[in-house]
Amino acid sequence: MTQTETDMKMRILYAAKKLFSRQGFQGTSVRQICEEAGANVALVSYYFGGKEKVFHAIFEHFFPGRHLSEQEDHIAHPVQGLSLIIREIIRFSLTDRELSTIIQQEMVLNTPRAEVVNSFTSPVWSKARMLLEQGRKEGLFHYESLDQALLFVMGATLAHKQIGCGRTLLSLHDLLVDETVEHTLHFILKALGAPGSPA
Amino acid sequence: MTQTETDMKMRILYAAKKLFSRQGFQGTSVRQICEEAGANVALVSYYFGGKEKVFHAIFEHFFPGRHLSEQEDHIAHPVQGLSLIIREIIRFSLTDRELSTIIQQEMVLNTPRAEVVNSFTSPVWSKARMLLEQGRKEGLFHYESLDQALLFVMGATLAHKQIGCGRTLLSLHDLLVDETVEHTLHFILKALGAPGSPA
DNA sequence: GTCTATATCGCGATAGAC
DNA sequence: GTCTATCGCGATATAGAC
Repeated sequence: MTQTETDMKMRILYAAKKLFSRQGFQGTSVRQICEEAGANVALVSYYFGGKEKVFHAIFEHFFPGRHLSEQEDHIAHPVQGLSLIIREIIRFSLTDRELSTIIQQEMVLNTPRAEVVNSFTSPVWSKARMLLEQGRKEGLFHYESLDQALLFVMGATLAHKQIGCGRTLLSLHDLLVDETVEHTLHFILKALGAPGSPA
Repeated sequence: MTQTETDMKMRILYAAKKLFSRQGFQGTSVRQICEEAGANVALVSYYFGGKEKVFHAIFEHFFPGRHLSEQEDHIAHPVQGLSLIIREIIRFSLTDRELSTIIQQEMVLNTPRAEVVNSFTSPVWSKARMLLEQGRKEGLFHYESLDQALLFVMGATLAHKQIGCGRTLLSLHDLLVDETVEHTLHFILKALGAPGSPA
Protein backbone atom coordinates (compact mmCIF):
# COMPACT_ATOMS: atom_id res chain seq x y z
CA MET A 1 0.00 0.00 0.00
CA THR A 2 1.81 3.11 -1.24
CA GLN A 3 1.53 6.55 0.31
CA THR A 4 -0.49 7.97 -2.57
CA GLU A 5 -2.91 5.05 -2.47
CA THR A 6 -3.47 5.46 1.22
CA ASP A 7 -3.81 9.15 0.71
CA MET A 8 -6.48 8.94 -1.96
CA LYS A 9 -8.26 6.10 -0.20
CA MET A 10 -8.47 8.17 2.94
CA ARG A 11 -9.60 11.26 1.09
CA ILE A 12 -12.46 9.28 -0.41
CA LEU A 13 -13.26 7.86 3.01
CA TYR A 14 -13.42 11.28 4.63
CA ALA A 15 -15.46 12.72 1.77
CA ALA A 16 -17.95 9.86 1.94
CA LYS A 17 -18.26 10.14 5.70
CA LYS A 18 -18.97 13.83 5.42
CA LEU A 19 -21.54 13.47 2.65
CA PHE A 20 -23.28 10.43 4.09
CA SER A 21 -23.83 12.28 7.34
CA ARG A 22 -25.28 15.30 5.58
CA GLN A 23 -27.36 13.65 2.84
CA GLY A 24 -27.70 10.04 3.87
CA PHE A 25 -26.30 6.99 2.12
CA GLN A 26 -28.97 6.83 -0.55
CA GLY A 27 -28.92 10.57 -1.07
CA THR A 28 -25.22 10.59 -1.84
CA SER A 29 -23.91 9.52 -5.23
CA VAL A 30 -20.49 8.04 -5.97
CA ARG A 31 -19.94 10.96 -8.30
CA GLN A 32 -20.50 13.42 -5.46
CA ILE A 33 -18.11 11.60 -3.18
CA CYS A 34 -15.37 11.66 -5.78
CA GLU A 35 -15.93 15.29 -6.59
CA GLU A 36 -15.65 16.15 -2.89
CA ALA A 37 -12.49 14.05 -2.60
CA GLY A 38 -10.98 15.42 -5.79
CA ALA A 39 -10.83 11.92 -7.19
CA ASN A 40 -11.98 10.30 -10.37
CA VAL A 41 -15.34 8.52 -10.43
CA ALA A 42 -13.75 5.14 -11.08
CA LEU A 43 -11.61 5.18 -7.95
CA VAL A 44 -14.41 4.21 -5.60
CA SER A 45 -14.72 0.90 -7.40
CA TYR A 46 -10.97 0.55 -7.71
CA TYR A 47 -10.18 1.08 -4.03
CA PHE A 48 -13.27 -0.26 -2.30
CA GLY A 49 -15.31 -2.22 -4.81
CA GLY A 50 -18.47 -0.15 -4.65
CA LYS A 51 -20.39 2.41 -2.64
CA GLU A 52 -21.63 -0.12 -0.09
CA LYS A 53 -18.09 -1.19 0.68
CA VAL A 54 -17.12 2.42 1.28
CA PHE A 55 -19.77 2.55 3.97
CA HIS A 56 -18.36 -0.49 5.71
CA ALA A 57 -14.84 0.88 5.42
CA ILE A 58 -15.92 4.11 7.12
CA PHE A 59 -17.28 2.11 9.97
CA GLU A 60 -14.31 -0.16 10.42
CA HIS A 61 -12.02 2.85 10.29
CA PHE A 62 -13.74 5.38 12.51
CA PHE A 63 -15.89 3.52 15.00
CA PRO A 64 -14.23 3.70 18.42
CA GLY A 65 -14.00 -0.06 18.71
CA ARG A 66 -12.72 -1.02 22.12
CA HIS A 67 -12.69 2.45 23.58
CA LEU A 68 -15.75 1.68 25.63
CA SER A 69 -15.80 -2.06 26.05
CA GLU A 70 -12.38 -2.13 27.66
CA GLN A 71 -13.03 0.50 30.28
CA GLU A 72 -16.45 -0.61 31.31
CA ASP A 73 -15.23 -3.99 32.42
CA HIS A 74 -13.19 -2.27 35.08
CA ILE A 75 -16.25 -0.80 36.69
CA ALA A 76 -18.72 -3.09 38.33
CA HIS A 77 -20.42 -0.48 40.48
CA PRO A 78 -23.79 0.31 38.86
CA VAL A 79 -23.82 4.07 39.38
CA GLN A 80 -20.21 4.61 38.36
CA GLY A 81 -20.42 2.09 35.52
CA LEU A 82 -23.59 3.54 34.06
CA SER A 83 -22.20 7.04 34.44
CA LEU A 84 -19.08 6.05 32.53
CA ILE A 85 -21.06 4.53 29.70
CA ILE A 86 -23.33 7.54 29.36
CA ARG A 87 -20.38 9.91 29.53
CA GLU A 88 -18.50 8.06 26.81
CA ILE A 89 -21.49 7.80 24.50
CA ILE A 90 -22.29 11.49 24.73
CA ARG A 91 -18.65 12.37 24.33
CA PHE A 92 -18.37 10.21 21.23
CA SER A 93 -21.55 11.46 19.63
CA LEU A 94 -20.56 15.08 20.17
CA THR A 95 -16.99 14.52 19.02
CA ASP A 96 -17.51 12.55 15.83
CA ARG A 97 -20.84 14.06 14.90
CA GLU A 98 -20.59 12.76 11.35
CA LEU A 99 -20.28 9.12 12.33
CA SER A 100 -22.89 9.32 15.04
CA THR A 101 -25.28 10.97 12.61
CA ILE A 102 -24.67 8.19 10.10
CA ILE A 103 -25.40 5.62 12.80
CA GLN A 104 -28.63 7.36 13.70
CA GLN A 105 -29.70 7.58 10.06
CA GLU A 106 -29.24 3.90 9.40
CA MET A 107 -31.12 3.03 12.59
CA VAL A 108 -34.05 5.28 11.83
CA LEU A 109 -34.35 4.14 8.23
CA ASN A 110 -33.86 0.53 9.30
CA THR A 111 -31.43 -0.12 6.47
CA PRO A 112 -29.75 -3.47 5.85
CA ARG A 113 -26.64 -1.65 7.06
CA ALA A 114 -28.36 -1.01 10.38
CA GLU A 115 -27.65 -4.56 11.46
CA VAL A 116 -23.93 -4.04 11.16
CA VAL A 117 -24.17 -0.78 13.05
CA ASN A 118 -26.22 -2.55 15.69
CA SER A 119 -23.54 -5.13 16.26
CA PHE A 120 -21.22 -2.33 17.27
CA THR A 121 -23.58 -0.35 19.45
CA SER A 122 -25.81 -2.90 21.14
CA PRO A 123 -23.13 -4.42 23.41
CA VAL A 124 -22.77 -1.07 25.10
CA TRP A 125 -26.49 -0.70 25.74
CA SER A 126 -26.63 -4.28 26.86
CA LYS A 127 -24.08 -3.46 29.52
CA ALA A 128 -26.13 -0.42 30.51
CA ARG A 129 -29.17 -2.63 30.92
CA MET A 130 -27.21 -5.00 33.14
CA LEU A 131 -26.05 -2.17 35.35
CA LEU A 132 -29.56 -0.77 35.63
CA GLU A 133 -30.86 -4.15 36.77
CA GLN A 134 -28.01 -4.75 39.18
CA GLY A 135 -28.35 -1.24 40.54
CA ARG A 136 -31.98 -1.76 41.39
CA LYS A 137 -31.23 -4.99 43.23
CA GLU A 138 -28.69 -3.13 45.32
CA GLY A 139 -31.18 -0.38 46.06
CA LEU A 140 -29.21 2.23 44.11
CA PHE A 141 -31.71 2.79 41.30
CA HIS A 142 -35.46 3.09 41.62
CA TYR A 143 -37.79 2.30 38.74
CA GLU A 144 -40.70 0.03 37.90
CA SER A 145 -39.91 -1.43 34.49
CA LEU A 146 -36.38 -2.28 33.37
CA ASP A 147 -37.41 -1.86 29.74
CA GLN A 148 -38.85 1.58 30.37
CA ALA A 149 -35.83 2.60 32.40
CA LEU A 150 -33.41 1.54 29.67
CA LEU A 151 -35.51 3.29 27.08
CA PHE A 152 -35.46 6.47 29.13
CA VAL A 153 -31.71 6.35 29.63
CA MET A 154 -31.10 5.80 25.92
CA GLY A 155 -33.41 8.63 24.96
CA ALA A 156 -31.88 11.09 27.37
CA THR A 157 -28.34 10.08 26.44
CA LEU A 158 -28.93 10.47 22.72
CA ALA A 159 -31.13 13.53 23.09
CA HIS A 160 -28.83 15.94 21.26
CA LYS A 161 -28.81 13.65 18.23
CA GLN A 162 -32.56 13.65 17.94
CA ILE A 163 -32.78 17.36 17.89
CA GLY A 164 -32.52 18.65 14.39
CA CYS A 165 -35.92 20.10 15.15
CA GLY A 166 -34.74 21.87 18.26
CA ARG A 167 -31.96 23.82 16.67
CA THR A 168 -34.09 26.91 16.42
CA LEU A 169 -35.43 26.33 19.92
CA LEU A 170 -32.07 26.44 21.64
CA SER A 171 -30.31 29.68 22.35
CA LEU A 172 -26.86 28.11 22.22
CA HIS A 173 -26.39 26.43 18.88
CA ASP A 174 -23.15 24.63 19.61
CA LEU A 175 -23.30 22.42 22.66
CA LEU A 176 -20.29 22.33 24.92
CA VAL A 177 -19.26 18.74 25.40
CA ASP A 178 -18.43 18.75 29.09
CA GLU A 179 -21.45 20.81 30.03
CA THR A 180 -23.81 18.54 28.10
CA VAL A 181 -22.27 15.43 29.61
CA GLU A 182 -22.61 16.68 33.16
CA HIS A 183 -26.12 18.04 32.84
CA THR A 184 -27.46 14.98 31.08
CA LEU A 185 -25.87 12.66 33.61
CA HIS A 186 -27.31 14.75 36.40
CA PHE A 187 -30.84 14.50 35.00
CA ILE A 188 -30.61 10.76 34.43
CA LEU A 189 -29.23 9.89 37.85
CA LYS A 190 -31.80 12.10 39.51
CA ALA A 191 -34.60 10.45 37.56
CA LEU A 192 -33.34 7.04 38.62
CA GLY A 193 -33.20 8.16 42.23
CA ALA A 194 -29.52 7.36 42.46
CA PRO A 195 -27.74 8.22 45.72
CA GLY A 196 -25.79 11.45 45.63
CA SER A 197 -28.38 13.12 43.42
CA PRO A 198 -29.78 16.15 45.19
CA ALA A 199 -33.54 16.32 45.44
CA MET B 1 -64.39 15.22 -6.37
CA THR B 2 -66.03 11.88 -7.09
CA GLN B 3 -66.06 8.96 -4.71
CA THR B 4 -63.70 6.86 -6.85
CA GLU B 5 -61.23 9.71 -7.11
CA THR B 6 -61.20 10.26 -3.40
CA ASP B 7 -60.95 6.55 -2.92
CA MET B 8 -57.90 6.08 -5.13
CA LYS B 9 -56.28 9.27 -3.92
CA MET B 10 -56.57 8.07 -0.36
CA ARG B 11 -55.33 4.59 -1.19
CA ILE B 12 -52.22 6.11 -2.73
CA LEU B 13 -51.83 8.39 0.28
CA TYR B 14 -52.03 5.49 2.73
CA ALA B 15 -49.68 3.36 0.64
CA ALA B 16 -47.13 6.16 0.41
CA LYS B 17 -47.34 6.86 4.14
CA LYS B 18 -46.72 3.21 4.91
CA LEU B 19 -43.79 2.84 2.50
CA PHE B 20 -42.15 6.17 3.35
CA SER B 21 -42.09 5.21 7.02
CA ARG B 22 -40.53 1.83 6.30
CA GLN B 23 -38.06 2.71 3.55
CA GLY B 24 -37.72 6.47 3.67
CA PHE B 25 -38.79 8.96 1.01
CA GLN B 26 -35.79 8.45 -1.21
CA GLY B 27 -35.88 4.70 -0.77
CA THR B 28 -39.45 4.46 -1.99
CA SER B 29 -40.29 4.59 -5.69
CA VAL B 30 -43.52 5.79 -7.26
CA ARG B 31 -43.87 2.34 -8.76
CA GLN B 32 -43.78 0.75 -5.32
CA ILE B 33 -46.39 3.15 -3.98
CA CYS B 34 -48.75 2.42 -6.86
CA GLU B 35 -48.24 -1.31 -6.60
CA GLU B 36 -49.03 -1.15 -2.88
CA ALA B 37 -52.11 0.95 -3.59
CA GLY B 38 -53.24 -1.20 -6.51
CA ALA B 39 -53.05 1.82 -8.78
CA ASN B 40 -51.39 2.55 -12.08
CA VAL B 41 -48.01 4.25 -12.13
CA ALA B 42 -49.33 7.32 -13.85
CA LEU B 43 -51.89 8.10 -11.15
CA VAL B 44 -49.43 9.66 -8.75
CA SER B 45 -48.71 12.36 -11.28
CA TYR B 46 -52.37 12.62 -12.19
CA TYR B 47 -53.66 13.10 -8.67
CA PHE B 48 -50.80 14.84 -6.90
CA GLY B 49 -48.37 16.03 -9.54
CA GLY B 50 -45.32 14.10 -8.38
CA LYS B 51 -43.82 12.15 -5.54
CA GLU B 52 -42.85 15.25 -3.57
CA LYS B 53 -46.41 16.50 -3.60
CA VAL B 54 -47.59 13.16 -2.24
CA PHE B 55 -45.34 13.75 0.74
CA HIS B 56 -46.86 17.13 1.43
CA ALA B 57 -50.35 15.73 1.02
CA ILE B 58 -49.62 13.04 3.61
CA PHE B 59 -48.58 15.71 6.03
CA GLU B 60 -51.50 18.01 5.49
CA HIS B 61 -53.86 15.07 5.82
CA PHE B 62 -52.55 13.18 8.81
CA PHE B 63 -50.71 15.60 11.05
CA PRO B 64 -52.82 16.25 14.15
CA GLY B 65 -52.99 19.96 13.48
CA ARG B 66 -54.69 21.69 16.35
CA HIS B 67 -54.98 18.66 18.58
CA LEU B 68 -52.21 19.90 20.78
CA SER B 69 -52.11 23.63 20.32
CA GLU B 70 -55.72 24.06 21.38
CA GLN B 71 -55.53 22.15 24.62
CA GLU B 72 -52.26 23.51 25.86
CA ASP B 73 -53.56 27.03 25.95
CA HIS B 74 -55.99 25.97 28.63
CA ILE B 75 -53.23 24.99 30.96
CA ALA B 76 -50.92 27.62 32.31
CA HIS B 77 -49.61 25.66 35.25
CA PRO B 78 -46.06 24.56 34.34
CA VAL B 79 -46.16 21.04 35.76
CA GLN B 80 -49.61 20.20 34.43
CA GLY B 81 -48.98 21.97 31.13
CA LEU B 82 -45.67 20.27 30.47
CA SER B 83 -47.16 16.95 31.50
CA LEU B 84 -49.97 17.39 29.02
CA ILE B 85 -47.60 18.20 26.19
CA ILE B 86 -45.37 15.23 26.92
CA ARG B 87 -48.36 12.94 27.24
CA GLU B 88 -49.81 14.05 23.94
CA ILE B 89 -46.54 13.78 22.05
CA ILE B 90 -45.86 10.27 23.27
CA ARG B 91 -49.44 9.27 22.61
CA PHE B 92 -49.26 10.63 19.09
CA SER B 93 -45.93 9.06 18.27
CA LEU B 94 -47.06 5.67 19.54
CA THR B 95 -50.44 5.91 17.84
CA ASP B 96 -49.47 7.05 14.36
CA ARG B 97 -46.09 5.38 14.28
CA GLU B 98 -45.84 5.76 10.54
CA LEU B 99 -46.17 9.53 10.52
CA SER B 100 -43.94 10.04 13.53
CA THR B 101 -41.30 7.83 11.93
CA ILE B 102 -41.49 9.88 8.74
CA ILE B 103 -41.05 13.05 10.78
CA GLN B 104 -38.02 11.62 12.51
CA GLN B 105 -36.48 10.51 9.23
CA GLU B 106 -36.77 13.90 7.61
CA MET B 107 -35.29 15.54 10.70
CA VAL B 108 -32.33 13.22 10.89
CA LEU B 109 -31.57 13.43 7.18
CA ASN B 110 -32.08 17.18 7.26
CA THR B 111 -34.11 17.08 4.07
CA PRO B 112 -35.59 20.17 2.45
CA ARG B 113 -38.88 18.67 3.64
CA ALA B 114 -37.64 18.91 7.22
CA GLU B 115 -38.37 22.60 7.31
CA VAL B 116 -42.05 22.02 6.65
CA VAL B 117 -42.13 19.34 9.29
CA ASN B 118 -40.41 21.70 11.68
CA SER B 119 -43.05 24.34 11.25
CA PHE B 120 -45.60 21.86 12.60
CA THR B 121 -43.59 20.48 15.50
CA SER B 122 -41.58 23.39 16.80
CA PRO B 123 -44.51 25.40 18.26
CA VAL B 124 -45.17 22.55 20.63
CA TRP B 125 -41.58 22.39 21.85
CA SER B 126 -41.52 26.14 22.09
CA LYS B 127 -44.45 25.96 24.49
CA ALA B 128 -42.60 23.28 26.45
CA ARG B 129 -39.60 25.57 26.72
CA MET B 130 -41.78 28.36 28.03
CA LEU B 131 -43.31 26.15 30.67
CA LEU B 132 -39.90 24.92 31.75
CA GLU B 133 -38.71 28.47 32.21
CA GLN B 134 -41.83 29.60 33.99
CA GLY B 135 -41.75 26.52 36.20
CA ARG B 136 -38.26 27.30 37.37
CA LYS B 137 -39.19 30.85 38.26
CA GLU B 138 -42.02 29.50 40.39
CA GLY B 139 -39.69 27.05 42.10
CA LEU B 140 -41.44 24.03 40.58
CA PHE B 141 -38.60 22.84 38.36
CA HIS B 142 -34.92 22.69 39.22
CA TYR B 143 -32.22 22.80 36.59
CA GLU B 144 -29.18 24.86 35.64
CA SER B 145 -29.49 25.45 31.91
CA LEU B 146 -32.80 25.93 30.13
CA ASP B 147 -31.30 24.67 26.88
CA GLN B 148 -30.02 21.51 28.51
CA ALA B 149 -33.32 20.96 30.29
CA LEU B 150 -35.33 21.29 27.10
CA LEU B 151 -32.91 19.00 25.32
CA PHE B 152 -33.31 16.42 28.04
CA VAL B 153 -37.09 16.60 27.99
CA MET B 154 -37.18 16.21 24.22
CA GLY B 155 -34.81 13.26 24.28
CA ALA B 156 -36.70 11.45 27.00
CA THR B 157 -40.06 12.15 25.39
CA LEU B 158 -39.00 10.87 21.99
CA ALA B 159 -36.91 8.01 23.38
CA HIS B 160 -38.97 5.20 21.90
CA LYS B 161 -38.57 6.69 18.44
CA GLN B 162 -34.82 6.75 18.67
CA ILE B 163 -34.57 3.13 19.56
CA GLY B 164 -34.43 1.00 16.50
CA CYS B 165 -31.17 -0.18 17.98
CA GLY B 166 -32.79 -1.14 21.25
CA ARG B 167 -35.35 -3.48 19.83
CA THR B 168 -33.26 -6.52 20.60
CA LEU B 169 -32.39 -5.06 24.00
CA LEU B 170 -35.94 -4.82 25.23
CA SER B 171 -37.86 -7.83 26.44
CA LEU B 172 -41.23 -6.36 25.48
CA HIS B 173 -41.25 -5.58 21.79
CA ASP B 174 -44.53 -3.72 21.66
CA LEU B 175 -44.73 -0.82 24.05
CA LEU B 176 -48.03 -0.25 25.80
CA VAL B 177 -49.06 3.35 25.25
CA ASP B 178 -50.37 4.21 28.70
CA GLU B 179 -47.54 2.49 30.50
CA THR B 180 -44.93 4.26 28.40
CA VAL B 181 -46.59 7.63 28.90
CA GLU B 182 -46.74 7.27 32.68
CA HIS B 183 -43.24 5.94 33.17
CA THR B 184 -41.64 8.50 30.90
CA LEU B 185 -43.51 11.32 32.56
CA HIS B 186 -42.50 10.00 35.95
CA PHE B 187 -38.82 9.96 35.01
CA ILE B 188 -38.89 13.44 33.53
CA LEU B 189 -40.71 15.10 36.43
CA LYS B 190 -38.42 13.40 38.90
CA ALA B 191 -35.36 14.56 36.99
CA LEU B 192 -36.69 18.10 37.04
CA GLY B 193 -37.34 17.88 40.75
CA ALA B 194 -41.00 18.66 40.28
CA PRO B 195 -43.22 18.57 43.38
CA GLY B 196 -45.17 15.37 43.83
CA SER B 197 -42.34 13.28 42.43
CA PRO B 198 -41.18 10.77 45.02
CA ALA B 199 -37.49 10.75 45.78
C1' DG C 1 -60.22 8.03 -14.67
C1' DT C 2 -57.14 4.70 -16.07
C1' DC C 3 -54.08 2.56 -19.02
C1' DT C 4 -49.60 1.64 -22.20
C1' DA C 5 -45.63 3.27 -24.11
C1' DT C 6 -42.02 6.15 -24.00
C1' DA C 7 -38.92 10.23 -23.13
C1' DT C 8 -35.29 11.76 -20.30
C1' DC C 9 -32.43 11.52 -16.84
C1' DG C 10 -28.89 10.04 -13.30
C1' DC C 11 -27.25 6.27 -11.00
C1' DG C 12 -23.34 2.51 -10.00
C1' DA C 13 -20.01 -0.05 -12.14
C1' DT C 14 -16.45 -1.30 -15.49
C1' DA C 15 -13.50 -1.91 -19.79
C1' DG C 16 -9.68 -0.29 -21.66
C1' DA C 17 -6.43 3.61 -22.87
C1' DC C 18 -2.62 5.94 -20.74
C1' DG D 1 -2.86 4.62 -10.19
C1' DT D 2 -5.74 7.41 -12.82
C1' DC D 3 -8.36 8.71 -16.65
C1' DT D 4 -12.41 8.67 -20.47
C1' DA D 5 -16.16 6.54 -22.39
C1' DT D 6 -19.82 3.72 -22.02
C1' DC D 7 -23.00 0.00 -20.59
C1' DG D 8 -27.19 -1.34 -18.25
C1' DC D 9 -30.46 -0.30 -15.13
C1' DG D 10 -34.24 1.93 -12.78
C1' DA D 11 -35.98 6.26 -11.59
C1' DT D 12 -39.76 10.16 -12.44
C1' DA D 13 -42.81 11.98 -15.34
C1' DT D 14 -45.79 12.46 -19.39
C1' DA D 15 -48.16 12.00 -24.06
C1' DG D 16 -51.73 9.93 -25.94
C1' DA D 17 -54.92 5.73 -26.54
C1' DC D 18 -59.07 3.95 -24.43
